[in-house]
Amino acid sequence: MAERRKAFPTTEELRIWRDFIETTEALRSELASRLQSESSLSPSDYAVLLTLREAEGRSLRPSELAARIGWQRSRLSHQIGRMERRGLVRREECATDSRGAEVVLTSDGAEAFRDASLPHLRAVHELFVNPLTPGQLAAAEEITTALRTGLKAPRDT
Amino acid sequence: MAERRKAFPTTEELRIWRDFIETTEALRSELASRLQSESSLSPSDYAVLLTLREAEGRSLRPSELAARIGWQRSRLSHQIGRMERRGLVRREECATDSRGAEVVLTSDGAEAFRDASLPHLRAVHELFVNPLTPGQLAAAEEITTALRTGLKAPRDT
DNA sequence: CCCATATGATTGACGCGTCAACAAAGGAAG
DNA sequence: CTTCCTTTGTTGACGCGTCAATCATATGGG
Repeated sequence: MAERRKAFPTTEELRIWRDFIETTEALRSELASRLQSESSLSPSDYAVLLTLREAEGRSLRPSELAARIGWQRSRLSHQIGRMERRGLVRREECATDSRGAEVVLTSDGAEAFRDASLPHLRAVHELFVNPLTPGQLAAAEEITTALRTGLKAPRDT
Repeated sequence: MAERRKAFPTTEELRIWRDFIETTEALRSELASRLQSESSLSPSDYAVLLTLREAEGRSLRPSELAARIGWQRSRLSHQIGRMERRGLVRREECATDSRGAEVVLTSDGAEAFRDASLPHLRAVHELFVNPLTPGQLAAAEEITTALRTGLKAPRDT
């Protein structure tokens, strides 16, 4: 007689799930709020600036930028629009492909990133690294891996 | 000589952090997407319906509802507005306090919740409970607790 | 060369969340 | 009763994200 696969969480598992998701959510939100108040950047702004800063010539094609951050092009386009209005970034035409564009980091953008960087790292340390024991940190890594695997498999059952 | 407290994450810790936050984010987003496609409800809709369903008389004052879910009143107000337009919920005047209102679950709302419930639980099981070993699940709970403690303390150091 | 289609990028509509401002009513103190 | 403060709830503006539609340019097949 084959073992029947369980399909639903128990009450206990459900409680753990809710606590887990609410806590990570609160963590994200606290990080975002600190980043915002310390440097007027959103996490999305930060991700874009970070990626551009590490790119050849401090500029990238939108598609490439989106791919590196793991966003859809549409999301990036909106984001760049907002950042351009604030002068963090500039759009230029692409020489080799007339459809294309080039997103360039401005000096204001680079400066904003520099200012945000240390406070941001400090916050990560204070809110994530510090509260966890080394063992818990390692466990967090394992859990991440396991969950990612579960996400990649759009499996039935 | 007192030990100097570390202030910043190492490269390794930073990598774990990024993986962790990205994965939980992807998890949230996948859950939301399934809920949406299976029942046309957002996680926020679901939370409101769930809370109302368990409430005395299937209705609550907005403040109380917001408190139970852990939201700000403003957020709830917007949410209720959208849900009211879709007929999931109804606003009534409050008898005992003329400032106040009462949010009432409609039968459409109750039905939508019933339809969403099982698929949602199945998704939680498939994406969270199933990929983790029992030990990892327990570890997740510990980590949640530790992180929550870190969040509650707006401490220096 | 010409058409079909693929690719790069943007746009608009809409849901979601935060913040700050506000209106309206309750309640306590004089 | 009047004044002041609190509580309840809503609103508007704006950033953020997704989805579907759109447009222009590349590109490969005839």
